[in-house]
Amino acid sequence: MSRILLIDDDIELGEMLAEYLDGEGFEITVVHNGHDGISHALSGEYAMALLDIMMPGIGGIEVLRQVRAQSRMPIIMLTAKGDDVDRVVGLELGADDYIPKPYYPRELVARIRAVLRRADGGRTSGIAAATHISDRQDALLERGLITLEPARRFAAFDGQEMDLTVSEFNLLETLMRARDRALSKNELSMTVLGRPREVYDRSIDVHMSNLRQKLQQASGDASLIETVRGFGYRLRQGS
Amino acid sequence: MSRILLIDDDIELGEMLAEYLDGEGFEITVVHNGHDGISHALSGEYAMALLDIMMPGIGGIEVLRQVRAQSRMPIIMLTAKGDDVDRVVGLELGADDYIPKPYYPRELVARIRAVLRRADGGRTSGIAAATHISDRQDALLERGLITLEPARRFAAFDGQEMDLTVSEFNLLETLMRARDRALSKNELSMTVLGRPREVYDRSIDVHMSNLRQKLQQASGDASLIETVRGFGYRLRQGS
DNA sequence: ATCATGTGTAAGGGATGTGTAAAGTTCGAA
DNA sequence: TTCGAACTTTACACATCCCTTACACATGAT
Repeated sequence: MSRILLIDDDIELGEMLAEYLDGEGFEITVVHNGHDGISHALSGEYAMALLDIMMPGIGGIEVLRQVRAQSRMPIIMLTAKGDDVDRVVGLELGADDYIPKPYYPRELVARIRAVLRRADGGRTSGIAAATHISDRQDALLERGLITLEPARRFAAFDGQEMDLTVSEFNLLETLMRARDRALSKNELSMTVLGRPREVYDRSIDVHMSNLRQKLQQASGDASLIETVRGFGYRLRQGS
Repeated sequence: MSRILLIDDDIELGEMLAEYLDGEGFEITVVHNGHDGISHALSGEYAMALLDIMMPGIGGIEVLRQVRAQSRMPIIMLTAKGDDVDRVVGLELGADDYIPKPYYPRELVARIRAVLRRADGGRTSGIAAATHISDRQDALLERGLITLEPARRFAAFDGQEMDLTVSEFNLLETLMRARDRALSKNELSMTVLGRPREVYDRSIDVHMSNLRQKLQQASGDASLIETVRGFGYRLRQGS
């Protein structure tokens, strides 16, 4: 599978992301500063790089410049909120895409796939690939009577549309993709909220509670989502 | 690899573009005025041409006319933001595509590939050509009562022409090409404005607001474009 | 039974997202 | 140079969400 280089000084976030991407079938290497980033990127061992713009020392833009001087490898820039970035510089230097933080890992994966597909020989027209956040396989998710169309951000139970918030939607999508595998709260926080779970963080619990209520309202069934005490949650195997 | 002729008076931009396209595997020659553009284009040495509309001296439209008098080579027009598009009816003279500046380089690459593929004689392999979303060959786009003719930059609702700005047109075109898929603001910013969305960037919202007003004025229906909170927008499934 | 820890969830207020008018800016045209 | 259209930015009202807190209840260990 594709080897990916992640250049980001946020160690905790980097690990989380690496873990998640690993689960998606990518092989991730993380480095935490621009200098290592450049040398790794130019080693030729990676199919592409994810590059944080804001880093102490050699910043992302400078890394991009130096890598581009010798390589056309695909690079996706990660930009944190509040970054004051000269976007044009990034574009001119040939970044392949930009993703604003906090990003939802699903979207990140979709973009990675799009970039890799494009780099693969350009058989597919680029802008279309980039425009398509979701792959064909993502067009429709079904578990039991629950239907999700991530591309449309549409959710329904037995044909009846459910009005979900972003977090609830992401939560349900993540649970459905995991099928009947249990997900830890930490994993859910990373995937759903785009951040690691903190110490007395009850956010996932609260979102889960709200999602359960909406699900029950639509389905009448209160037990679609099971609690795994001391760990997390799991979607009951549909039908 | 394909030899491409770039006709653009902006020297700096031309160099940057040439470099980028070179990295994408194209061989680029740049000329900076219409006169040279015509003679190079007619030399028969290029697979296609990128032609800036706004140039001092012999303008892009005139170049297009003169080249078309003797050649059917593929030509993509580059137009600066704010160009009065009504005067660009010269597209009917046979330009193969139209790309607004500032454009995202990879979008340009995608369109170049699309045009070349088409010019190839349709003996293209596999997936691509016909079905692809970003192929600008569609003379006509229809969703419900909305009609778009990208080549002419013409938009109408139920036969009644709508007067849209470049951004509004691009926005509507992008939404229509996505069918009922939801598009994130970031995606829209890249496709419509040619740049990543910045932190407190409300441009897309404002253009969307304006577009909605014009759409409602023409249709009476305020709900053609749906907001997907925390994500972006989507066109309501047409009839 | 008691305690420590985990979970469900209501509620409040701060944070964030959205719509849109209006002011500011840019840039080509006259 | 001035003018004007289109675009961007700012501002503010309003809607909605989400995080935190708080507390009741559940669970498991001792």
